[in-house]
Amino acid sequence: MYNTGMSASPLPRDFYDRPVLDVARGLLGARLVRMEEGRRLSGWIVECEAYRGEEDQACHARRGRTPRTAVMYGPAGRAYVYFTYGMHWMLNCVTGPEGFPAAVLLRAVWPAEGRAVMAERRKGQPFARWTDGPAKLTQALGVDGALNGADLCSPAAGLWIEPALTAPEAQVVTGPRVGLGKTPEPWVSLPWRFRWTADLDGGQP
DNA sequence: AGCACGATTAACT
DNA sequence: GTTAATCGTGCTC
Repeated sequence: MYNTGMSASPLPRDFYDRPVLDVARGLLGARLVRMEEGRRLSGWIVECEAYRGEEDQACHARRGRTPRTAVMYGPAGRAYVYFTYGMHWMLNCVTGPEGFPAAVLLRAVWPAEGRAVMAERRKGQPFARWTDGPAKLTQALGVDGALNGADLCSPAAGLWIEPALTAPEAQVVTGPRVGLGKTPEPWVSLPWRFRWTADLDGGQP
């Protein structure tokens, strides 16, 4: 449907311009690519979470449109990158339709290209810890606030997602989103976290 | 102007 | 299991 073959072009706008839960599921196995200064860094997406609408009390847009959340109200296929805990950057993909705030938080990837750079940026950490958290993957791939609002459907900004692998349904697990603190029910328990449980490596690169 | 808190991480007991 | 790090955001005064 979205070309899982050898193509190396960014996923099209139509991929993102769908309900956020569908996009989140569809991103498992896709390849997150960061191009910087001619070098290519990438990883296969293995975990992500959906945030949907102003009624979702876990979504940043619960307070409505603000300077920070404006990107979530924009067109599908753009990056929503935000800063938190005074030190961490988080990367999301905005989904459709335009005017409705929704996004997918990328929580974990499995390192593919550019491992030497990731190892340097994640110095002191073992391979399995390079990109297994939302702030870890942005650090390893060099994603920060300069990319907020970037168009993921074009290679121009140096950040996009390509079709790559397809996560078999039997290996996809859903569950509650992580780290929601005092978010009330039912939002805190909704199974809007998607994880590909494949043992891609058996623990080794 | 002041404040509490956060879609986290790493280090520690 | 606990906790410090560290600062932008958005709310309340």
